[in-house]
Amino acid sequence: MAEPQNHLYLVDGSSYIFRAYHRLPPLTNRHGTPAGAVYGYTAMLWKLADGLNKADGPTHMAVILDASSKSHRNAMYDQYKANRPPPPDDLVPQFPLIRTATRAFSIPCIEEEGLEADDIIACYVMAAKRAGWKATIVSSDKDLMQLVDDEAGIDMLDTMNDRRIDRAYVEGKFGVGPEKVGDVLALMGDSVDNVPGVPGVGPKTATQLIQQYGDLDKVLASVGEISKPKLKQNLTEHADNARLSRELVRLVCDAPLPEPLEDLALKGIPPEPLREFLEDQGFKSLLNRVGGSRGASSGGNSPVDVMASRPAPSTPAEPEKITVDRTQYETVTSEEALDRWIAEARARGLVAIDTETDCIDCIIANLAGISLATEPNRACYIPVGHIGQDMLTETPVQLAKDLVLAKLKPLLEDPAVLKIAHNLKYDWVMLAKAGIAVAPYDDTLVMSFDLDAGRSNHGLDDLAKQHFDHECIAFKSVCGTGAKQISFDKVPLDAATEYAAEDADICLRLWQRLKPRLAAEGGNRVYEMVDRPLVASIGKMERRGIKVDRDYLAQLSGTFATEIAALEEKVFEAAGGPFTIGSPAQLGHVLYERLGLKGGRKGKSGQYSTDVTELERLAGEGVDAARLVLDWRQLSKLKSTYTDALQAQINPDTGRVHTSFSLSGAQTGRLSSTEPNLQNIPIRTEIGRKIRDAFVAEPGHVLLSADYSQIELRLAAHMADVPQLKEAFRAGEDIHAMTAEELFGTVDRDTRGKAKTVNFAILYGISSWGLAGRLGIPREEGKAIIDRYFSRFPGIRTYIDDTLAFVREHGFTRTLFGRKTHFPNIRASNPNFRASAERAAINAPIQGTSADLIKRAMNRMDGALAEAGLGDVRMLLQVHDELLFEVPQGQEDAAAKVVRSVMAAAAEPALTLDVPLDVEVGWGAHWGAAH
DNA sequence: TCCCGCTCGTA
DNA sequence: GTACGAGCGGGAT
Repeated sequence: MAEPQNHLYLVDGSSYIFRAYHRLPPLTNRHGTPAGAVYGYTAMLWKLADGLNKADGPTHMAVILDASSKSHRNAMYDQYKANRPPPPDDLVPQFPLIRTATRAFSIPCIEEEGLEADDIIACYVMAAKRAGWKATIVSSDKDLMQLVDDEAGIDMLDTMNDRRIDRAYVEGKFGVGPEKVGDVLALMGDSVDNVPGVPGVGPKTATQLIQQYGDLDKVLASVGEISKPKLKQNLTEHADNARLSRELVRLVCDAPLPEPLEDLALKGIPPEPLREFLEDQGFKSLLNRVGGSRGASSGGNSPVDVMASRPAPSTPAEPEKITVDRTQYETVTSEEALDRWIAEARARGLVAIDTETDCIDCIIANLAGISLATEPNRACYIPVGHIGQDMLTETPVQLAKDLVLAKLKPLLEDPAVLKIAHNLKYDWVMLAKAGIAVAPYDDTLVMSFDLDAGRSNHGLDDLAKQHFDHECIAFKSVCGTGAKQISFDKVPLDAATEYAAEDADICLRLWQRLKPRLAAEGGNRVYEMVDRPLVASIGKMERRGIKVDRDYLAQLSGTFATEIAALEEKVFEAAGGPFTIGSPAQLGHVLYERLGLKGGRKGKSGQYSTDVTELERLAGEGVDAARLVLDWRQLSKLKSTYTDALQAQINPDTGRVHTSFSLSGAQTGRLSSTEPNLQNIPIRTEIGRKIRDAFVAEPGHVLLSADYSQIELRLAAHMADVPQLKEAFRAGEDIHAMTAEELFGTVDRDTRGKAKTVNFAILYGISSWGLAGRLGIPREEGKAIIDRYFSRFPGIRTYIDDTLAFVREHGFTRTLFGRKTHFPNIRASNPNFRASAERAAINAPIQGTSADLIKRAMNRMDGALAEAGLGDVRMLLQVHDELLFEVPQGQEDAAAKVVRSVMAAAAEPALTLDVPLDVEVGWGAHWGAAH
């Protein structure tokens, strides 16, 4: 998976506004303040930021301003810029507005005392070069042309005439390449900046001299060869001035960056601050582009169309009015019709698809048909696997499945045709089974998740309702429900066409609406760099499945059953009679009423709590029944949820268990796993760990497990910028021991355990009450520990404060890769809801960044393994911070090396972390032995 | 037959 | 205190 190259745009704000002032009419804003230059500047920024995600558009952006009139150049030459006239009166009030405008776009505005804008720009260009990024300087300043470098992808953009300035342009202007521009400028001098240069030497002569002799020093050294007497004299007399000029025009490029490169990531333009600014200034024409009610799909791809529909943070957009005409849908049952649809998709360059099957589980499902949509209301359904509803109904006439798939394959794999689906992973797996590798693709479910996690459901029907106020035909209404439910292959073709074609139709319209929002709302980075490629990565994993030893599980089930029965007897004996142990209501009654035990805690529903903490307490007080119930619960849980359920999940064809990973299952960006959930296989207790031993490798293979060590704490150290924690991770120290030392001044079993709890509490959005409860200490002590933590690691407090301030203002958080999670409850009036949202918001950037990282590793894994000649190593499962592989015996070491390096480098090159990512690798015949 | 709350397995 | 999914009991339907 090739990483899209970062592209930094550096806007030379000061020089822009001078030029805009002179070239644009003298407008005033709503307050009567001159604002012509600001208006031009605003329009320009808009245009630039709109280029996000377009070819050669910015991924990172900053506006650079001159902070001070003095720089190191004044120390070299006191006359530097000395005869520059003061800015015109009606330009002066516009300077601060430039900063306001930049902030309105949520673009970083960088200025540094003692450094001129040109120098700051040079520093960033060099840093971008070192990082392998491209950079574009938005300016036409000739001094900056020294930085142009075609090979490194460094160019300039003059937005006044939309001209790219590259090496060829520089050569055209100066007659020499960028590396010699400084020498030419030194000879020429500059009257505006008061760079002296050499009298009598203008651009022509300067160029000629540098072309002839190579550089300024050589010109001055060869002055004897110069034939023109006046020129010779001037060069001789003003040699020192020339050398001074050379230094004056030399750009400083090694100063520390005021803001790290990564912080300049362009994440789209949050609409609200911009709207406020435009309203305040009374920039009506720009405001109309934001404030109109045009939907995103009404032609415009600019962020403004989208911003229009997003009136406030965390407020879902107004639905767009659409008309769905299902009568236009076509049932395709002839080759001619199929060919026509394929040609149409080709002509459009994109097609929405949806596969219909006889079963919700795509691993075992059979294809019933495929729907296509090329335009709103222009959709078809191609049945290929329909059968009669019962023995009395005949199988409908339809094209042969193989023929349809053979004809669709070139289209679905055509690099020039974008395939769009909702929950493409399902269709991807279905089609992969037919030997079709769908590409390129977009997934509207993933798009919706990347835009609206935390504030929307992402089902197609939900989204149709939300975005279009349209009710899709319910699956229930075509297939029925419950015992009378039929599979889709039994649905009559007319009803099937309406249902299936509508899904493709709605999916296409949804894509039209969501696609521009990704760019406008900063979703494209995470979508393109993390989640979109993951669809295929996960699809492959799901198809592989993992081998499970059925006989072993059956044996375990038997053992558990015997032990459960024995425990049941003992419980009844202790309780003085039989009851349903699995019923918390009955258990509570038995313990606190029949046995008359004290201290029963009741929950919201007025029912006694019988959870593990309560039963542990009773057991500690010597209540046999409580201890016995705990043992009974453990075994029942293991048997019903794991040993029994897992056997039933083994696919008869493959002998393996194929989980389904949900890409939109967790609001933080984590995956979730269902049917079965393979992300909660026991490991903590010895007896539970036996379940893990049931997950085995094929003969001749081993299972290899690689997991990130302490990844969330490492990310917290990086994100909150905690020097001690970062240093400890770099040094490979025991992080909890180090925390214990900081918090309690001593390290032993007890303090280290407490410190560990505190460290986790931090990640979960700490509260004194919660920490006290967990540590079993009074609330005040919990608070004291937290206060101490914050005073030892002030970065943590700042991180929490900043995160909360951001989420309160914007309604969402972001991970380091830009993933948004929305928190509508952050402003809830109910304090419990609000506090809960706050804790989740503190956790989301950390948990989410961790999820982004492992997803990036997964996307790169197969390629890296193949490149290392390890094409038979198969990635099977992801468990949040762990990846599990099936490895041919003999390739363990080589595989471990590749896996470790891909995981450790998952942040790069988009991001450089201040902490190393440690990966622990182990392998064995079964999962339990791989840790 | 469906849905909710409880409990408990994981990171 | 974060993030999930599954099985069970039990009441509503």
